[in-house]
This record gives sequence, C-alpha cells and structure tokens, in this order.
Amino acid sequence: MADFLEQLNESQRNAVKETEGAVMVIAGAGSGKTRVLTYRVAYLLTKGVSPFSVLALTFTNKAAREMKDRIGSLIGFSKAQNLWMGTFHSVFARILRAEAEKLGFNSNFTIYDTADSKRLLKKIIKEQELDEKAYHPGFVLNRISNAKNNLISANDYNEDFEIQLHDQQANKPKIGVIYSIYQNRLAKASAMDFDDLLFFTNVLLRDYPEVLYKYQKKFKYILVDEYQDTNYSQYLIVKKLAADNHNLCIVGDDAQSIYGFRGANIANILNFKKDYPEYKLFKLEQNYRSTQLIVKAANGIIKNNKEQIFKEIWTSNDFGEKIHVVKLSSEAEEASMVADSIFSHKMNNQLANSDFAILYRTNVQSRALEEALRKKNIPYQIYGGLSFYQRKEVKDLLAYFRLVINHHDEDALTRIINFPARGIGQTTLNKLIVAADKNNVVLWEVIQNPIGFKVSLHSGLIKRLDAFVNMIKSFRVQLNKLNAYELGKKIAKESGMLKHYFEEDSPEAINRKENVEELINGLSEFCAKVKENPEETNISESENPESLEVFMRDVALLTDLDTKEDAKDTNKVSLMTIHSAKGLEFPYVYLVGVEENLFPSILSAGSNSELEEERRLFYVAVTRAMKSLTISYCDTRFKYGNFNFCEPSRFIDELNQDCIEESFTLEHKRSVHGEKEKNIIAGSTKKKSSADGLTPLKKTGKKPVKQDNNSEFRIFDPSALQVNMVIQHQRFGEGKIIEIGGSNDNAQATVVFTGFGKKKLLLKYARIKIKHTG
DNA sequence: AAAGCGGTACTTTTT
DNA sequence: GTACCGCTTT
Repeated sequence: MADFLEQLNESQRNAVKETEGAVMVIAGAGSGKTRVLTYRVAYLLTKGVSPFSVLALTFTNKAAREMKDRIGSLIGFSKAQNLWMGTFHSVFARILRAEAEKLGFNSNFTIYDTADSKRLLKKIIKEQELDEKAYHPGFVLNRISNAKNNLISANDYNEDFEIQLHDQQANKPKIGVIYSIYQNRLAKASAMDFDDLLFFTNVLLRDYPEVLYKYQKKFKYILVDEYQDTNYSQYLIVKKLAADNHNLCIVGDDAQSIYGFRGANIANILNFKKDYPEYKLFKLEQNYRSTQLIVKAANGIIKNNKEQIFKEIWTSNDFGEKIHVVKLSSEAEEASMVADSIFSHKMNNQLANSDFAILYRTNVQSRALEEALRKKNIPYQIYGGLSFYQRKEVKDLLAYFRLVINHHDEDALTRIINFPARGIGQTTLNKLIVAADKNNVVLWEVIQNPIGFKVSLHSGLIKRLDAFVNMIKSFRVQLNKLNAYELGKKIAKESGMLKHYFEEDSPEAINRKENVEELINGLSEFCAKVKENPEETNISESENPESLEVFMRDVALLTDLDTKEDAKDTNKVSLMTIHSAKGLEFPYVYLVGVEENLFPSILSAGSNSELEEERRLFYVAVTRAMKSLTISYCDTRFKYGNFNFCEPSRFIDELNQDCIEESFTLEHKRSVHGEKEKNIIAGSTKKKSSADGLTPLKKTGKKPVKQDNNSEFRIFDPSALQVNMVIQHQRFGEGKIIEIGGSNDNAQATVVFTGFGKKKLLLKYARIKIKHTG
C-alpha cells in the first residue's frame, strides 16, 4: 500500500481509494481538495495504471502544472509527465489537432482569443452595415459564446423560434446572421475560438463513433477539478468520454461556483447523481486553512443560499480573532487604513508582504489601494487587468508568427500587413478584400497575385505587396530549420517591429519595446525548456520540437497566471479580484468595498440566482483568510467621476454578529488622498491607535453609529460659497472658486485646484472646507 | 501616420 | 474619472 496515503485524513483517504466507478467529492473551502486529486492520481499510478490512460481536467493551466509537479514529487516525474493533465481547452485542442482533418481543419489551426474574436465580429458587423451600437462586438460574442456552450450551432440558432423571438424583441434580430458569417470566416481562416475548442470536440465525439470509442478506451480514469464551474459543453464531453466505464471522479464545491455569468452551470454538480445513480459521495468537511471564527462566519453566509448540497465545514484550528468590520468615509481612507494596518501588522508580528492580500469586487478599486501602498512603500503585485498576451505590441508580433504558420489567418494578416507602416493603406486593403470575396478565395491568395485577381493597383503598391508576401514566405521556409527563438527574433527584426519601437523614446514606446523583448525572451526560455524535457511537448516525428509552430500551439491558451511570478516568491502584497483569488489562501486578508451596489454588484440585483452567486463570491472571499480578516466599507465612493453615498452591504448584516467586531479609524479621519505632501502633513495630525491601527467602536447595538468623520469636510449650501474663495477638497486639495452656477440640486462650483486643474463640483455631493474667503 | 478631440460606456474572467 | 473608439486635423 502506498504509504503516502498516511498523510491524508480519513475522508480524504476514502475518496482517494475509491478508484472505480463514479465518485463525487464535495470539498469545502480549505479542505484539501487539490490534495485529494493529487493523491488520487498518484495512487492510481502506484496501482499500475498507465499515466497515458489518466485524464485530469483542471480550470487553469497553473492548477494543472502545480498538480503535475506534486504528483511528480510523490511518485516520480517521468510518470507524471505522461499524464493527460490540463485545462479542457488545452487537452481538447491537442486532440482536435490530431483529428483536425475529420472536421475540415488543418492541424495547425489558429486559436483566436477573445480579443481576436471581437475584432473579427466588429469587421463583420461593419461589413453588414449594422448599427455598431446595437451590435456591440462584446455583446454579440457573448450571445454566440452562450450558444456554443450550449451546443447550439449557427444553423440551430437561426432556426430556433425562441432564440429568434428573443433577439427580435431585444432589437437585435441579426445576431444569428452574424453568427453564421463569423463561423464561416473562422473556418476560412482555419481558426477556432475558445468555445469552438469545446464545441468541435463535441462534434467530433458525436459524429465519429470510432473516435469516441478510441478515447473512451484510452482514458480509463477521468478526473475533473472545479466541476461546479463547468458549462454544458464541458459536461457533455466528460459524460461521453466516461460513458463506457464510468470511472469518473469529479471534485468541486457548489458553494464556490462563481462563474455562472459566463456559462458555468452549477446544475452539473447538483445533477451528477442523475447521470450516475450508483455514484459514491465523499464530503471533505474539515477545513485546514482558517480559524474557527472564520469557518463559522463562512458557514453562516452560505446558509442564506437556497440551492446547495448540505455540508458542515469545521476546523480544529485555533479559535482566532474576530472579523474586523471597518467603516470609512471614502475609498481613499479605506485604502490608507488597509496600508497602515498591513504596515503595523508587519512591524508588530514580523510578517512578510506575501502574508497579505487585498481583495475587491472590481478591478477599478485597485487604484486607490495602489496609491496608499506606494505611499507607505509596501511592495505589491496586482493580478488581473490587461494581461501580457493582450498588449497590442505582443499581439502584433504574435500575429506575424500566426501568419507565418497559417497564411489563411485573416485576422493576423489584416493586423500586420501595414504594421509597421509599409504603405499598404486601408483603401488598398479594402480593394483586396473585395476581390477575395468576389472570387471566394482567402485574402492571402489575392495578395500573392493581385493582378491575377484584377485588383487595380499602381505599380508601387504591387511591389510593396510583393515584398510583404516574400518576407512572410521567407519566414515560412525557416519554420522547421530555425528554432522558435532564432526565427522569432528574425521576424521581430525584419518585420521592422523592433526598429519601430527603438526609434521612439516615449515611456510608452520603451515599455512596448520591453514587452516585445520579453516575448522574445519567452521564446528562448521555451527552447531551453524543450531541450531539457523533450517528452513534454507532444509533436509528430518530422517536427522540430523547438519550432515556433510548437510554441504557438499553446500560446493562445496562456494567461498572465502562467507567466507572472507568485507574490510569495517575490514577497509582495497581493491585490486581486475575488474571482482571481479562488483557490488561494493568505494569513491576512482585507476585503474592501463591501457596499450595496458594489458587492453585491448593482447588476446582479435583478435576479435571485445572480444574488446567490454574489453571496458565494462573498463566501469565497471570506474563506481565503487563514488567520485574520478585515472587511471594510465606505460612506462615499468616487465612482464615474462623482461622489456616491454608499450603504454597507447586506452581506455584512448577514454575518453572524458573534463573529465580528466593528470599528472605525480615528487616524484616517483626516488623511487626504491624492494630494501634495503638504496637505497630508496638514491633514493627518495625531497618531493614536491600537496595534493594528484600528480603534474599537463603542458597542451601540446592531450597526455602528454614523461616524461624524467629516466634521471638517462637509457639504455646503451653495449660498455660503462665493467666487474667489479658497476651499479644500478631500480629493483634489486646495483650490480657488472661479465660478458658481446652476441652482438647487444642480448647483456647481468651478474650482481651479493646484495640481488637479479646473474641476466642476456638484455642490450637492462635494465635501469641502473653506480655507479663506478670498 | 500620428495626434487631437469629443462622445460614450463602464462587473466578475479563464480558456 | 478614464479608457476607448471613431472621427478630424496636421
């Protein structure tokens, strides 16, 4: 018997040892879910199961990589390497490449990411002369994506009465038409979008019984992580592959389903017993992560949801300290409270920056936090936002690579044919596109031979097109001769991209240049890695394993998570949305902006199921904390350019009152955000507080009393203000009133601030104080 | 081709 | 408040 099983608790071990048949593992937050998956695979391998017949599907590449590493360290890396382990998208992209010709695709098809898809949709919408307001590319892509995730093809979409009625009523009757054209164009470009990877896998398994049979026999054991986040398309793939032997183990937590908005179907986990009536259920209810108080509070939160699988999470950890609930007057004060608290905890308890995380509902909230952290010289790392692979310059260079590999990739072609500028403008391009359409060939055909397709262009243009085609072809020839790094560098140089960014010396251009260089470095790392582990990449024998083509195979499926260093390794405070924090844990967690309309989001107020998803998100946030959790909310928040009054979130009311301790901050009462140094000194005077910078609030019953935090900054009656007065504003600092206009609710003062320039303040909201009357 | 201007829309996000 | 888009100007 494998002795590593001793490292598991009883329910974990039971779940691991039940290797045959359908198994559902419901794993509460922090209960060792990944551990069970890892050990289960390791256990299968020690029992003699071949790694080639184990399929393990994860939610992210990172999760797959980490799991592979851990399995490797348990039972040996050479075995672990041969496991079929990865995200749905990466595993089935691999299978689709192998079976591509059955579906009419080339095995080197391009994978379009969301931005590529939107670009293509936008082009189509324009060509169809549809109103770009009504047919917003993002919206259309959402509709199409939803359809695909429910296995509704373009034809199905156009023939479905209800869908058509829905689109007509939404005043967007042409979505079905766009869907059809979009799908045609993808096929023509030999490209699949993310959803296609799953959709076409379903088509493959549906239309080719021998292929289905082959993979059913191949994958003797299937494991799916984060099952609560799978969509219908993924569910069906798994169901088909497992249909023969039912050796399917799904792991998940219905309480942590937070991706419903993009098609994840919580019903998949709730309905598992219908598909596999003989299934065995294991519940992991012991939490190893958090204190008793946090676990108790989390249990209390999730009880407010109706639809769920019953479980009672418990822990034998310390009782722990109460959850701090802090009220502040603005997001700036909230941010400096967090920064101060982190600072004093670090000092008092000898902690690392990486022991702290700040979580928020939306990415915009990171700004105020960044400023506060920078002011205190606390190193931090933001996760999310624009990822490396989505930067324009990176996408541009990748587009060259794409076009070299797949000449039919029209999105890549139109992206770079005139970047860097080589005198092939929009007019020329339009002529070429029209000719391609007319002759029903791909754009590349026309560009190779414009005269043959009767495109009227003067000789200069013909020459330029010719030069471009020859350049791409010359790269193509070297695809298997040079490695990815050599060819990539050559392309960056000869395309003129490097020169383009070298010539400019604006900070943006320097930054872009660095990103291009980083991508080239990435190619070099890729080559080094392949040299080290030749088996890692799956390639056919004739291929050069270090080729650009192999590199490009997975690149569309990579994200920042895969490249960014762990905050743990760099010792930085982590800032991220709650969504990105799923699966992670931190000793000290700050959850900011817990206000009605922000969390839960105003956009989820409409439906109960969306509200329940927000509540699960709150549950996820709370359960990230190991030792200490601070929840904060503000009185006012600067949103879309004006002050909004905020109410504490209903989720705070829902917290067990025994688990929380409410407080306000004295020292932040007057600290001012975004101002020149002098104002800060003038604004924050005395320093008095408990160790963590928080002062307990007098217990006055349920809610904290409304704190008079703004005795100095307040709302003035417009009649009290005059032109030439010098006022101070919470955010903008000192300024002079140069104009007063509007009446009643619309009364405004135009103020020239030092450092912020001219601003119009809506006096109904603006909290100011009068410095002198001018 | 790049810079400037005015209008607009604005969750969450991995693949 | 600001990023982004499309349009116009230089």
